[in-house]
Amino acid sequence: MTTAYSTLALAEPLKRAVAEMGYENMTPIQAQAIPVVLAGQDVMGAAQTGTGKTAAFSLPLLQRLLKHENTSASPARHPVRALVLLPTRELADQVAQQIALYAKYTHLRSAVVFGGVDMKPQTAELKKGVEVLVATPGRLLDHIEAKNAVLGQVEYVVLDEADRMLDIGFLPDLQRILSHLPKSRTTLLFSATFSPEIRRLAESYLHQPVAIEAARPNETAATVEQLFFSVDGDDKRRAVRHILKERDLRQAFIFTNSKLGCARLTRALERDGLRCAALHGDKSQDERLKALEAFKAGEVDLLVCTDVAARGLDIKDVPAVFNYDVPFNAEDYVHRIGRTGRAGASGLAVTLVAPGDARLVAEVEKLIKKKAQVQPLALPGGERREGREDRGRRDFRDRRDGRSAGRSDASARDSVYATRQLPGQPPDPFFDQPYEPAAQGEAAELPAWEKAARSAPAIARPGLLSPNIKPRRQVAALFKPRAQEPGEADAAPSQTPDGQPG
DNA sequence: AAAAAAC
Repeated sequence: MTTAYSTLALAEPLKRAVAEMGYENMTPIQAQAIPVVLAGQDVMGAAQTGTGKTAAFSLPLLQRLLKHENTSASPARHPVRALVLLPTRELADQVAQQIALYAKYTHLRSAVVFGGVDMKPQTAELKKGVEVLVATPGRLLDHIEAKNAVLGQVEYVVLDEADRMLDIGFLPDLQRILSHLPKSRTTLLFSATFSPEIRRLAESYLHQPVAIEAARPNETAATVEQLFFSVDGDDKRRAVRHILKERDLRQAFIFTNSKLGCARLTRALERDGLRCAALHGDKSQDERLKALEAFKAGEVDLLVCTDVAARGLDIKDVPAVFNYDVPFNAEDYVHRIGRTGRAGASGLAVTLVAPGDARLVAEVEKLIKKKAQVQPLALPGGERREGREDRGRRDFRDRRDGRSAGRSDASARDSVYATRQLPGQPPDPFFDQPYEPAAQGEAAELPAWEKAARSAPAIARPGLLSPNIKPRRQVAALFKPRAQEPGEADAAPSQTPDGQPG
């Protein structure tokens, strides 16, 4: 397969823009998708951002817009002919900037609309007329209702991060938008992950799609080292600091499962003296933008964020991603760790597994078809003297838990460390079950996702509608301690935290 | 168990 851009039948202005950006050879997703889109076919593509996905659809799309004049009689001189939809504002901004660069030497206009910012400038852009419109769903609907955007002549729709666009939260908005578009159109759909349900739903929006798999769906990059540490909830922050130091990490994304958790962790890490910024959906758009810019500029080292930042954000050289919380959706694990190890670079993904998280880890394993080696993490300073801040925190916990504050006997924390450091604990039958991956039996001949797609019942939300619960014994077996290595005596495998319920 | 996307 030829992979040089020069072999493509692209118009001169597009070739010029590509050359100017220093691109010579196509990435796998580009080599596969560009000819298909040029031929006007629908596409269902499995790919992450950072693999050149945006160029893979925008270059051929711009080419088609250049070569095939819109012949329908329209009063608008610049009707919207291509619509690109994304699930977050930052992503819309990022993709729009890229498309603007590719279209730089053409007469085609592009614009981006998303919420959280003033509508007026967007309205002005739309009134001038744009051929390519990049948008998030909510704000686009606003513009449709205000008659700022007329979508009756859209020829191409791109659903990027399609798994999210088609999930239960977005689907109604998406359906409303699609109802404003012509039935005959080309639809391109991309995502790094596809559940069988989303896959089926996606196919219902496509006409004889060509499947493009530059990467296996739901697969994590081979260049990302994935580590799982079992850590007590109270130790998570120290664990992050420890790993940052031990691995000499310059920068990292730190994902939390909630906005509140994100805000709190940010403040706590700042108190620890680390430079960080928070990015979550309760921040103003201005703050979100500033957080991202500060991280890109290296003014902060840690971007503490919710899953708003999980998908598609293309930031160069992020050396590590921490899952401070194990994500609720296994798909989000794949997206989150896709922020590191991009474009062939090496990356590190660290997931902190708290006592109650075994089932979530099992879901991740099933999706990525890899076994998580959950290891205990030996934190230094278990016997260190309690500082003033620790004392304050312990007092707080004591009050919260109904103990009288200020007691100075060996705290629950210290006894946890003591438990860890006792070698030769008797084996715990509960934790010593051999682990067997759930999907192993059917993984052999067909790719598991394909098999699952064929056999799964046509139910939108299996988690809600079917019992999807594994025997506790099997899941907990993930915590089987790793074999102790020589010289590791003080990092003995963690057993249950000393009678803590979990 | 939550997040995201419009005011």
